[in-house]
Amino acid sequence: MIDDVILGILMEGPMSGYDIKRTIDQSVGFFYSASFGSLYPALKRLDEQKLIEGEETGSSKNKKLYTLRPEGRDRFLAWLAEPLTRARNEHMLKIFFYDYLNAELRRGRLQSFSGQLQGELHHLRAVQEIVDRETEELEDPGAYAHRLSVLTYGLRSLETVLNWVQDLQQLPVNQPSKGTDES
Amino acid sequence: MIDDVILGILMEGPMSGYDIKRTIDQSVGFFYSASFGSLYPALKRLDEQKLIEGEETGSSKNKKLYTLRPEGRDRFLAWLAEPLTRARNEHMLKIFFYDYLNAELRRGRLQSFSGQLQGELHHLRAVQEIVDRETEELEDPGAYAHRLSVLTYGLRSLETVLNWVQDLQQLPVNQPSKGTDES
DNA sequence: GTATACTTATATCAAGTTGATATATCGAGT
DNA sequence: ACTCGATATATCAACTTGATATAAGTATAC
Repeated sequence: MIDDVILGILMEGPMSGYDIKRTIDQSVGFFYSASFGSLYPALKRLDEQKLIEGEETGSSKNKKLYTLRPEGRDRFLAWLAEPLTRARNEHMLKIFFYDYLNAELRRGRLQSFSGQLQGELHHLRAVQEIVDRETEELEDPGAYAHRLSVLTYGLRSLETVLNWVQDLQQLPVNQPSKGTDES
Repeated sequence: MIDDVILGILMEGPMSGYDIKRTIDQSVGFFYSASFGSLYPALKRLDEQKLIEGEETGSSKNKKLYTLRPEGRDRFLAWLAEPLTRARNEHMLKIFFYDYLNAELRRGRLQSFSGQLQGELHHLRAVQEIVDRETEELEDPGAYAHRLSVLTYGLRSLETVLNWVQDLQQLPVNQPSKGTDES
């Protein structure tokens, strides 16, 4: 997960580990965070796997500049092209980088994602109805108000994501400028 | 985290580890999940800390029934009474159990949580405005459409949470039936 | 009636993540 | 010269995940 985020950030150009951390905090920070404890081991991993290249700057003590290698770029674009899931906000992360994905694939992914969300929505609405019916039979329905409200919130959140994704589907097509077609 | 969820589930009555897992999946499963790899070690921990009591059922092989001890109940209610944060959906988890919290404390927590959310909302709207202004100056704003949309989604999500919490604040007061005041 | 397959039930492990803490440099101001 | 805050990397214990292993109980079919 963090590996792909790092590669995605490095698409913009070479950066130090500290810069990457700051970039993450300032851009996707409100829904995804990377700690140093995960960032530095990840940079080491990616370097060993030849997906990025780290070189000493000579200037400040240990400062290294990390550059994306072509293999890393491929790996990132492959990750980006995978289907969207809501697990751990991965959909937000991928869509944040979606301007790098070719328009056709993007259209397909958004299409099936919104279908998936509609499915979940129907399911949750069905659950809601059952729960509502069961609740009516209780002597004191108010005693479970908060417990039940969480389901309502889940529904509203789902509706919010779905609306957002549907808006994205209406976006005019715009081929990525930096030539990022996987093919 | 999982410790407090387990304690909260056990408020309903004694259960096996497997039952707890199933209960979690079926109730808060759509936003919080517990794996066996975290559940069983947690049960062991809680047992050692004398917060729950596990006893062999004698029936099936290793099956144990876990019962909440008074110390565990105290620990759970103390956790519940802590301020709400959105870190890792903790607000949903706590509010799911909020019928156990005394009405006065609950009111205070919801009050400050909604204030906190409004603050975040103002901040994010300010960021949005700055970003919008910077975007206008670009030659091809469409090339960043997805990247920018994530911010919009963040805003809508925040609005959704805030609306939900404000609805909760309108709920008629209902003292918990099972006598759960911390005092 | 017994083989087949699913559910219940607990346990373990490698790999990864978090949050805290440690250490040191650099630049800006006083 | 001194101090403060930002830059920069590293490490660690505790915890979580996802996968895998094991085995007993239960239902279904043939």
